[in-house]
Amino acid sequence: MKSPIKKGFARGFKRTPQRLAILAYLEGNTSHPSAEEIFHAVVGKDRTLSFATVYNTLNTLSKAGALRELTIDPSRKRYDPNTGAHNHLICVTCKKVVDVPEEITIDLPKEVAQNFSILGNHVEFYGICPACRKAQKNA
Amino acid sequence: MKSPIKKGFARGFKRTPQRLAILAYLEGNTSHPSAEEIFHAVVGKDRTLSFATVYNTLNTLSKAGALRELTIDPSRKRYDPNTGAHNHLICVTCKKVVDVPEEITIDLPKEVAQNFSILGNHVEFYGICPACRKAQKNA
DNA sequence: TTGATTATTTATACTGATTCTAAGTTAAGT
DNA sequence: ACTTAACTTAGAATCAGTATAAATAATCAA
Repeated sequence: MKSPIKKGFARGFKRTPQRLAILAYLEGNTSHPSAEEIFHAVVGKDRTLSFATVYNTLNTLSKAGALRELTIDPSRKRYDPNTGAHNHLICVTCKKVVDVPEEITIDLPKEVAQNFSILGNHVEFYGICPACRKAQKNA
Repeated sequence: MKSPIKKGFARGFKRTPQRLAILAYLEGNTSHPSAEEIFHAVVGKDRTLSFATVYNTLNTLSKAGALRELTIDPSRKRYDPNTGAHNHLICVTCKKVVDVPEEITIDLPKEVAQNFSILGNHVEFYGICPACRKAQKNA
């Protein structure tokens, strides 16, 4: 169940054309888009869409757990429709973000966990993508 | 060598009172402060300090590799004088960030690394700190 | 199907973090 | 001491995201 966002709308949650268009764009999307990218992609389909609606929808869906807000980019939030446990690989050169599908379990020794109760983790891998590596060589 | 920022100023890098005050505040600091927190702490010592100088200094030091910019908080950057490999534990309730001193090595299988050359990783652990757990119980 | 209810959308104003600019100041190299 | 490039400063500008309030539309119940 990678993208449960189409799953069915809860009571009190309206199926508006704007939301459906945003959800359709996000469904199966692995590009980790920002609100701006989502707006630009979706406004092409639904000319009346406003920026505020994109933010509203993204916040609503994130709170509902249908979307994951990624804090990977220092200047903007990015959104991931894949709410299952997985990790990310980031190209330090072009900032592209790709999925690392599997969950990584790490046991923290008690003294390291400092009495926190651990709920989960997220691993960011940093590297250079094939395209940037090639560009580097040719430079 | 946990905080190499006092290490010695490179040629062309001026030892100004503002920078020294910011560095003194950061030296050994494990609170992962934001620019605002740094400004408030340091302006108490050096009344003439401006906000722009804090940003300038933090950016200069980050580029020089003397400071690590943390992308942990969706609404602001935080700064860590500890530039060695280590990880973080974040309280999902109060947003406090504490260090997980050790480096965690994770080998990504080739097919998962998607031809990226991996340079490193950063693990964020999510949990609830003792103080918030206690507050939760009493609620 | 119709109307009432209430969520949603929209434009626009606003906030907060950060960057830019331009002018004045100062640390450091001779 | 002099010179100069680096730095600091206040303030304007920018940018992502949030708040507001009026207009609209999806849903519910009859």
